[in-house]
Amino acid sequence: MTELAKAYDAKKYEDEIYKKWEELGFFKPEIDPSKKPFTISMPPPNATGTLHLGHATMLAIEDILIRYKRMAGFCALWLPGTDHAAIATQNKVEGILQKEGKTRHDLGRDKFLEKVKEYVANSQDTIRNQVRKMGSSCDWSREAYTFSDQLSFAVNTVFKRMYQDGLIYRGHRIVNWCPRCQSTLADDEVTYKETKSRFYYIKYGPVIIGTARPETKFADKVVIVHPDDKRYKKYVGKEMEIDWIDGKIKAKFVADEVADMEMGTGAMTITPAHSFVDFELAQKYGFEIIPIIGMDGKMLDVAGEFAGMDVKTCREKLVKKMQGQGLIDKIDEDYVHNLSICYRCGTSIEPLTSDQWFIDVNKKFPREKWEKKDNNLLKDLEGTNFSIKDIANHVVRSGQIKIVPNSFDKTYFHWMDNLRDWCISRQIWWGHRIPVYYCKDCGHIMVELDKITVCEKCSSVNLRQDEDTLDTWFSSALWTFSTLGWPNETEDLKYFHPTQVMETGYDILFFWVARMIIMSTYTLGEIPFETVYLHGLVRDKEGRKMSKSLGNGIDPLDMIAKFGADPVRLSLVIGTSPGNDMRLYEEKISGYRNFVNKLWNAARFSMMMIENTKENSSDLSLADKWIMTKTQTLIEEVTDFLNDFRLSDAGDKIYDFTWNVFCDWYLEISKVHHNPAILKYVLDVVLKLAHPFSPFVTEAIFQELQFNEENKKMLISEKWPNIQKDLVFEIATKQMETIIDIIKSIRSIRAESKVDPVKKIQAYIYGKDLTSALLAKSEVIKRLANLGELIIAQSGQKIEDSVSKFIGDIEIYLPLSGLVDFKKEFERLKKEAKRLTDYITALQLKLNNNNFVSKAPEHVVEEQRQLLKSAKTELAKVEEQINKS
RNA sequence: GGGCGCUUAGCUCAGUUGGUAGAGCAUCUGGUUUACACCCAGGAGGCCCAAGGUUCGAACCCUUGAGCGCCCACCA
Repeated sequence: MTELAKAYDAKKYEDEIYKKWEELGFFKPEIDPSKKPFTISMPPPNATGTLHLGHATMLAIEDILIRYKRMAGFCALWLPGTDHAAIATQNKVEGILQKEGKTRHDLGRDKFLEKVKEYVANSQDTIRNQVRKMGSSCDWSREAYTFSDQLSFAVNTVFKRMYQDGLIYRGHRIVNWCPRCQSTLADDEVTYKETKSRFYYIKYGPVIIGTARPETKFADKVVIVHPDDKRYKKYVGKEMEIDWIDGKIKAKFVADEVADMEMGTGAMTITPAHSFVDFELAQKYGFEIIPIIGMDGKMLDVAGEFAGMDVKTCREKLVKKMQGQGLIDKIDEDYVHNLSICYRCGTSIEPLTSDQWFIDVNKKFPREKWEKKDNNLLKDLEGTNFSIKDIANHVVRSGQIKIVPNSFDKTYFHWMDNLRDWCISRQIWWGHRIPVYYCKDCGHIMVELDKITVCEKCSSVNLRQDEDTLDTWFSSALWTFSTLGWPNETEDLKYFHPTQVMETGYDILFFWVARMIIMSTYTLGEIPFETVYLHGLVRDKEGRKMSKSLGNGIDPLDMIAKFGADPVRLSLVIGTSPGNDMRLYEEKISGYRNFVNKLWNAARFSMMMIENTKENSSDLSLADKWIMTKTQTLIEEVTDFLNDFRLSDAGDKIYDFTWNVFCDWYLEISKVHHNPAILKYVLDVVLKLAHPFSPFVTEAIFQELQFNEENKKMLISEKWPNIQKDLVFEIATKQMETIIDIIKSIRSIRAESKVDPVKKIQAYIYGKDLTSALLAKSEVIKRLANLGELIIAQSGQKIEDSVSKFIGDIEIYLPLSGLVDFKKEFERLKKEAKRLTDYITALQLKLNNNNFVSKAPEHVVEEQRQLLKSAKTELAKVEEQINKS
């Protein structure tokens, strides 16, 4: 006799089971040409982070997909890894140094990098174990790291190729500069914060200009006004001498439509070195571009007496000076605008010009360039020349890549359409060093895959490698193929790429997903993945973002320790839908803990019955046929939902079936009469279907279910259930469902009539066509409805002094004389009659409507007719009963 | 300013080709029944944001509006 604990204890099983799966190699697919591959590249967590709910969600969803496909016969690869997360990691280590009163410059580049490496190695271990805790069935033997030698080589290879194609260029341009990180940022790495500040109206010769940043204005020499602005028409095209901060300067007036007549005074001076719009204007008209603020965030020499001050101090002092000069017209105190800030550290961004590396997103290449191998990347695409942007757009537009939910298509297109050249150089140390070498002697520039020491042109050894590193997204953009061995033509790459699903949060659609599409189509001529599944953000019960400062964060690892990994997974998947934020709270997790326990007990109970029964009956009872049929429906629904990426619906179905069908009915019925073969079959199916969602408890049960067999199989590698048409019994199912209705009715009457729950009462059922089925199940009905005596007949007399209920033409009487207040019963009947009358009226109205009968589909009309017929029968019975009272 | 999403039971959410509104939690009543109190049985609870329109029929489709949230652009 198997002795299992009354409650499932996750701690007792999880680690052990995970270890077994891993050691036995279930996570590691062998390439098999006869099988279809199913690949997911795991979005690499930052190498320095710890697991948060976003990761937990990602892991839960991906593991469900992978486990399902693995069981369904695919060669399933889930490739894990970590990201070196350039700026984020460097910031973290700098923070640690800061506590010791040091900066990275105190250590120097090499020593600092050693320190970061050490730190990363430690954190990677943490992350790996946390990923395991979630039950992730990923292939650790293929684990990757964005900064490994192999991936770095891939990075250099792509860089070189893009450089040779003229896609990567170095340019002196205006960029987003974070003075704290001491680095550039890509456009989408800048976020905005609504801020209230002062707005200064300053006298500039004959006009008044408005600005929130007077400290940038030292060298402004051009006034822009709108061509239609009557106020300033007289000045346009003129040059005049005006009094400015450090004496007289010459200012030019130019008309351009960018000037907004409504904004401020309608006149503006421009600062090309520190504003994107102004920079473009300066290029358009060929104005001088004079830097005012340095990369350290301090004022340059052009600021005269203010040189060397930080921006804030300068502003205060400058405004005082200008007030003294009478240059300040007025100051608006409540100016609200969006301040651009660094998404990593929150420091306000300083746009400034500098030499940087860019990817040209608009350079066009001829068709032949894109048509590689046997790809149909360009399918249905007209035209002769395409940029990386065009192709990235096309693969989504043409449906080669599908985004779930598709409402994000528009967002994607909009972003792609407006994409400007991508600044890829960063001035931090932690990251892939740009593989460009300059010869100090002859000035020759070389882009090399491996480190070089000699100039290829003049043989000088006086070389200097570019100091900058690459944007972290450059390397992660290669993730789907660099992790499979590219640029080597590996078997993995050939077999597993393109991958099938990219699953990640919608918040990195641009940062990452879009860039992967760009890089994969450019480099391989292949899409990186077929489907993008975007999950939402996890919020607290009030819908707030979880954050340390609010203290409302839930640590997935705490929850796993408390409830187990299965409940955490279930609560992150069920009740959520792709692209939509979800709310998580402990009660929800504990609810799924209860479910896991329910499943455990259902198995425990089933096993007792299976074990204690020697003979196997080949006869199928009504209940057996019913549960078999319901099981087939379940298989079909769950499979369809999973194929459709509707994980929540799939999980919900499993939950509902397990609890409300299998446990509440079939197991209860089994207490009267049980069929071990059927019990085993249904339990088996449930375990398999539930396994992707709650892998641990299902595997634990599956092991126990094999009792003392040698060479136990593991659920993880079992075959996904198929529907068996010969196990569908429609008539029996209908009959069983009516019997369930009858039992429910009796229970309901008992409760409403306040009959002592332990009292075994008597019942009459006139079953009409269902009579023989009822007779077969009479013991079941007696038990589940708690009846002492049950009289079943085809039809018969009304029973005096009884409470009655009618289901279609079936009549139920409970002789409760002395136990029930018949006045109340009379009221109940009246109410019932009213409900039925209203219902019948509504149905008749509908059926008398010629439009309905002629226009609605036949099956709908027929359905309504049946409903009417059965309601009428019931009403007649109810009314008869009322008349008798 | 441009775009997207949400608004359904007290709470969190389903409701996919338009056909008498659903689940979980919470709540109420009752319960030591051959698994499970992390349980069982039963009940109550909804002008499906508002107003129009299409339709025989609308939570669902269309228009407008309100409230909430998000993304993008930009404010010199």
